[in-house]
Amino acid sequence: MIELKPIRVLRAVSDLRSFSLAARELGLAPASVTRIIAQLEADLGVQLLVRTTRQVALTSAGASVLSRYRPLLEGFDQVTRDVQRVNRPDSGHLRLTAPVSLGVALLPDVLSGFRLAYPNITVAINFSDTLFDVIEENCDLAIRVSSAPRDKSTIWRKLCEVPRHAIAAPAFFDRFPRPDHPDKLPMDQLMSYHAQGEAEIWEFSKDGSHRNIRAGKRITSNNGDFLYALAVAGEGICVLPDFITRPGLAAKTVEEVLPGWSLPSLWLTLFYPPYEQLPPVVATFAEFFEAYIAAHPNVRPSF
Amino acid sequence: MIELKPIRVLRAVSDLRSFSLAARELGLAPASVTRIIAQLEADLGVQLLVRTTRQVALTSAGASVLSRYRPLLEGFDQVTRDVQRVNRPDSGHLRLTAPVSLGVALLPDVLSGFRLAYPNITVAINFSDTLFDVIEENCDLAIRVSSAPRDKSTIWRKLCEVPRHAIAAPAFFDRFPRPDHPDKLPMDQLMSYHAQGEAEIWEFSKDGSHRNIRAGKRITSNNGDFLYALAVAGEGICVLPDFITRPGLAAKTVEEVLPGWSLPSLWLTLFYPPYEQLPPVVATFAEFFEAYIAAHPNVRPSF
DNA sequence: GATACTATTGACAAAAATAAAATAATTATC
DNA sequence: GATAATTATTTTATTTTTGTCAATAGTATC
Repeated sequence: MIELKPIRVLRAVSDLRSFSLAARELGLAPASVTRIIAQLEADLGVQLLVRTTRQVALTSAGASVLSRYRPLLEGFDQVTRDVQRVNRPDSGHLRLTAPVSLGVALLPDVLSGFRLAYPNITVAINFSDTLFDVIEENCDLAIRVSSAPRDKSTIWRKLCEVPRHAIAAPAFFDRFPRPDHPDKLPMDQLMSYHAQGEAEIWEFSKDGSHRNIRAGKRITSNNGDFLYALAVAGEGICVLPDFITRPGLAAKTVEEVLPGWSLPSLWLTLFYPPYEQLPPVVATFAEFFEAYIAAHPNVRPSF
Repeated sequence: MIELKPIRVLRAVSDLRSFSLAARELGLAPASVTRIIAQLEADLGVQLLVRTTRQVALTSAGASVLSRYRPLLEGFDQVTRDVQRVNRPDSGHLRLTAPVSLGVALLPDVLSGFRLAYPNITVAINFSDTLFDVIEENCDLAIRVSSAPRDKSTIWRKLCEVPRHAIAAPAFFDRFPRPDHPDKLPMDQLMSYHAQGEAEIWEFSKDGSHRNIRAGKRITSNNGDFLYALAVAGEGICVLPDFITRPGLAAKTVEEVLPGWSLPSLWLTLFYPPYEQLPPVVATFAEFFEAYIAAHPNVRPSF
């Protein structure tokens, strides 16, 4: 296999028409140049240079070889320079993953600000609710709303908590009695979110007492907005994060079921692949996003 | 300076998503793959791969780096394969040098046959009468008509001898007496060829007696055809190789001066740069040309 | 013909790559 | 939930490659 160094040497010798000058240019001993060229000629099976002790010139084959390698060599060095320069916090590329509902609700606002602040960072966003492996997903940073990190091969960073509410449409209670205790929930009407196929267990708390309700399996989905739409239509009760239910609760489109009973908050978390050290671009976004969340304590989307 | 091997390793690891599989593919020890990748990351100052013991994936930077290096790497290997395959006697490129007069007279015929026999060999011809350094001239093979090789850094191969004749136009002798001995030549009317600025010395011989005549300096040229045209116009006497004078002598356009006196023949010679071993393409042409000369013993051009 | 310059060669030293074994971390299996 | 298996990493010693210094040989200039 031919390496780059012999080609660099060949180029220098050809350009300077001298082994010794090439050696000086490359910081090598003249003897090394002789050896490297001889080795290259042996590897390629072609004599590349004709030389006496006073003159050096390319053979026809040598000219052909060099003319074909040269642009590739220059391209290589150009890429290397670009890479070494490009590893900066304000330029590069970023592959994000976010859950569908939160992402669609929150990221337009976040990213319009981010792209304004960092116009040279390009972003690719992958919306997925079923992500559970940051490495497999081929992303640089994953935004997730989940109960608790269990991935061991990832580093995570909690940004804030996201309250959850059990909600239903007012019309729902025309058909079902309004419960005052978790045990009185209409079990068949509980619509569960499922991240990985498993239905949820809702852990209601009030004044130190806890009740665990296994959400019914008649309808489950991995899309919160879909469940919300069902709830608005009076199809049942579901538990959804604050950023989905907030507008509806304010507008009385839906109302809280079991007021006074609370559900454990979810965590808005950043997940990283197992970096040796956080890449600058990733750090830039993480800080920007954290600042955004801090400035919007209710994770209130702008829609 | 980045070499190719680390890029090859990066490519293999990325494609196979595994250090150990990449090691097997490349015939390396897994430990070497780890080292090489780590070294590359250090050199570029960028983390290229995120990995646990079970999974490997490119970082954003790694994907960018590899996508830019990959086509260059493939181009490199393509060139290497081409070079190793292309060193054959029936394909390639050939840079020739020939004297103007002989070249223009002889090479059209030679090369039309050669290109027919070897359609995949491309030829570049440099006509020059002042060539005296095969290396400096950047050619693979030099055809020369000269008295005797004195270049030490070149290898040469005598193909045949080229007789020379002292000629003049018949009309010339209306103005000057027809000499019967070199000493009676009209010294001011001798037109000399000069290769490197030096006028010729004509060594006439007859029956063991020799006369050296220094050709006059009133008109000299490095172009035989020009001198021949002058002679035809009756401007003087000149000594020219057989392949220039032959048609005129046959057609009585010019006639031989001092018949019976002979001049030392020139040599038709091939000069090579100091090859370690004769490149196949060069050998092909040399043999073809030698065969052509052997088949045309008088070096008779076809015009 | 003597001198200066340059590519090459041989012997040696330095550096790098490599392999084997051990370690650490993670996943799969029982 | 504990154990086994897989995989990347680290450590150490060994081998290979590579580079350098000094000496040699060839070329050109004066």
